[in-house]
Amino acid sequence: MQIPLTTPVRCSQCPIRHRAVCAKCDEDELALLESMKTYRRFEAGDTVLWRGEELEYVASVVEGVAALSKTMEDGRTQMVGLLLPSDFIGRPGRREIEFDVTATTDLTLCCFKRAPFEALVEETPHVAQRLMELALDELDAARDWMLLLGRKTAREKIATFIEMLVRRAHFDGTQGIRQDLPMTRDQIANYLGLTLETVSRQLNALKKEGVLAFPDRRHFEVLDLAALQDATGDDADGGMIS
Amino acid sequence: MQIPLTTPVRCSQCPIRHRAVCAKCDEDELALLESMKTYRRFEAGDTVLWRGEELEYVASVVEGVAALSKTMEDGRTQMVGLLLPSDFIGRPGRREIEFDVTATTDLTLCCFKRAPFEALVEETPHVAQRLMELALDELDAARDWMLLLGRKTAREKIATFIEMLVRRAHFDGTQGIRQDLPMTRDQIANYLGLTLETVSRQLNALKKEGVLAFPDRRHFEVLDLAALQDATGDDADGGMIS
DNA sequence: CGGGCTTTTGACGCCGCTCAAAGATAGTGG
DNA sequence: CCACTATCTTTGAGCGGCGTCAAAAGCCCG
Repeated sequence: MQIPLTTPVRCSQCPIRHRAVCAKCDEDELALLESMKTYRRFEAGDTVLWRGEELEYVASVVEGVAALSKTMEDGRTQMVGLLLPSDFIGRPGRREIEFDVTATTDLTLCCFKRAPFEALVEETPHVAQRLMELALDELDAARDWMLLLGRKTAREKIATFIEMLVRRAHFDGTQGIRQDLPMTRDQIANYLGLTLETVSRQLNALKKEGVLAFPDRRHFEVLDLAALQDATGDDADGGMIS
Repeated sequence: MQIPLTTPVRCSQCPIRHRAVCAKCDEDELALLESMKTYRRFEAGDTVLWRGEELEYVASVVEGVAALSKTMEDGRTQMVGLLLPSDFIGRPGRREIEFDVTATTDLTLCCFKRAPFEALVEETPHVAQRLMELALDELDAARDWMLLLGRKTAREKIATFIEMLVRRAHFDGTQGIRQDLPMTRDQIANYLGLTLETVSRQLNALKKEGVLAFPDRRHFEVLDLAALQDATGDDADGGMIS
């Protein structure tokens, strides 16, 4: 299941150096983290952690995408978080988590043993502060997501999802650029509170309208960004006064 | 309905002393907070803060219930947080919030000016730690809520909501006890991602089945707790091994 | 080329939304 | 104390979006 450890890059050259839990650390603090860390790799589809399992490690996502999801007895599943590079897994003061963590793409984690990391958090306010910022950012994201799940139509959900991918890939405003679609239709459905059939139908509707194109199942292009943003149901200019 | 507090009580006798942002503070820290705080009262229905408004204060809920909600251009509204006594409004490092805060019942807040409070957070790790715990608890609640919004049926949503009220009122296991229903049907609908008609129909269905009773519109009794928990769709015993 | 996946497409039905109107309830002023 | 009004709630009828079920089509990798 788990692929052999790869060798950690040096923190100072880490791609998530300026955004992860270590973002505010000075040289000394970084050296401490450096000595504690190990890398772990997972393949797309692997389960990283099971709900209720005791947390041995906490970790930052270095590369790839991980999903947090909850499942009901009868199998209904809802994703409750999407972790991208620099996002953090685990929380100080809790021995376990109440959702599953799975790799949706190939995934590299920068892991710290939980106990020593928690001790470190107590002593280095820079880490604690950053951890708090990350938690609050996730809370903001969760709230946007709740609006989507509770009130948006299938079409709006899909458009919002695609637009988020575009925005997060930092391709703002660019059109016609081939982009990564890091999940299967089924995973997208579990992300958006839909069925995979509805996801497929809505994506193809946007394709038929000339808004999106799909070079293959794992990539897409935005042909008409304005139409896409229109379809999200969100305020067009993000609340700016026009 | 309770008579809201108008003049601040002493921190040492505060009803939320052991759960709010000040929970971990020692005597000295408490004295500092005591000197900074002012109370504010709102009536049911009042708006406490508008989305985008600059935050002058941060605050703890002392008494009553406040709701965080997001509204789309066409009027669709979704609650994204429910604040009960000891919950915190505002976040360090942000000048504004991106949802409305309204009082769903009469409400008493313990307010701190934002700038001095933020300075305090920097210096007193006890406050920062507690703030973090509160944020992470809210994140957990938001994730449960996302499962509800994305995957549960109307009946399950209603049952989950009522069961949550029962649990939070610390009436575990007791049946037939008159309890407060702190929101209108319309607010419940916005909480659960439903329409008010569906809320009404589902509540009356549970009444017809003898699961609930409604002495008046602002109160309810649980007549059959087992049936209620059955209807939530959640694992009956909370994941315990039986 | 064949087997196992993911995705697409179609037919159909139901849950929850919409629209509409009547029924409670509470608050207000005469 | 009783209209009168505003607000909240209930109830009904009808419809449509999305889920369900089913099957075919496309894609990947041996």
